[in-house]
Amino acid sequence: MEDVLGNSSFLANSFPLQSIFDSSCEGDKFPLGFMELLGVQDFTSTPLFDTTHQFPSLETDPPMKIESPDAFNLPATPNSSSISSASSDAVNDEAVKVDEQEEDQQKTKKQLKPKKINQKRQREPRFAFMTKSEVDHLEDGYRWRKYGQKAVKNSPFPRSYYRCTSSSCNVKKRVERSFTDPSIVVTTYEGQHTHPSPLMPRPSLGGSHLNSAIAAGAAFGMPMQRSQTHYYHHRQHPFGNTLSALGHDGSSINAGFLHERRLCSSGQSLLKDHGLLQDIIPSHMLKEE
DNA sequence: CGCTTTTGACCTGCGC
DNA sequence: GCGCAGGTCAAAAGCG
Repeated sequence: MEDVLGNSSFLANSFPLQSIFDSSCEGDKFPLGFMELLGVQDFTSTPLFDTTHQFPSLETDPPMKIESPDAFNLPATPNSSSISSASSDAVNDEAVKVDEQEEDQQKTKKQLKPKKINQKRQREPRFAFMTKSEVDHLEDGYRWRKYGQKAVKNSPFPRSYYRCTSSSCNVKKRVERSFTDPSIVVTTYEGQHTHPSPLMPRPSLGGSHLNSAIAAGAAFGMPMQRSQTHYYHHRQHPFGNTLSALGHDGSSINAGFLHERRLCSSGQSLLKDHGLLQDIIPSHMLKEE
């Protein structure tokens, strides 16, 4: 399991971009499940993003990143520029949430039952991506504890739920295997780490672009992959301040993440991403939510 | 002994 | 309102 970096095989550049996002996102339920989305036909013809354009600095193996989530509510236009929609329900009063969550967590832990604190369960920003790997649980520099596993409808593979073991960090991730291609692991991160990676990448892991990718990944809890990984934004971009800079939600990208960003400042991809997101996300979309 | 994983039960939201 | 599916909890088991 610790051999992820070495053992995983990765998607070839030809691997199709697919629109994938969390079907469980509130307010935007999709008729298709996560894995079903993976099976979207004809995905090769209409990549959502020109990844080479997106990650010009990652010459050999640019992570493919896809804005996803709610944007796909848009009337079936797989090739329309998909936009992440940072939905506000995910971030509404997130600033407050940081404090409240701790309380809530304590409450819910003790009482377990009263779960109806807010009408809608608050969702953290999500970020999904696919990786071709033999192992389900990819090493991403953080420590995770599995807290659940569920069978997924229409998929022979179960979905596993992990939580960051850091007590103050409420980042979660879901891991499931594509039933269309069992060699592909789909990982969805939810939330942002509030602490540096305990297993931060070593400076000499590989090429500079690799370090960048890893650093970027680690900042958001993404696996350290050597090669092709497909990223999908959920609701928000992982690099929070982009939207807030655009005045989308007014705030809440948590400072912890920004801090991490700095920790990972070697990641040029971050900067690229940042800029790209701004290009990608039309302001009207941001306002809509 | 402490931490992680497993697993069944329970909760919640959504579509019909 | 009901049923389904996703998500979470927590006790028990497993492991180092």
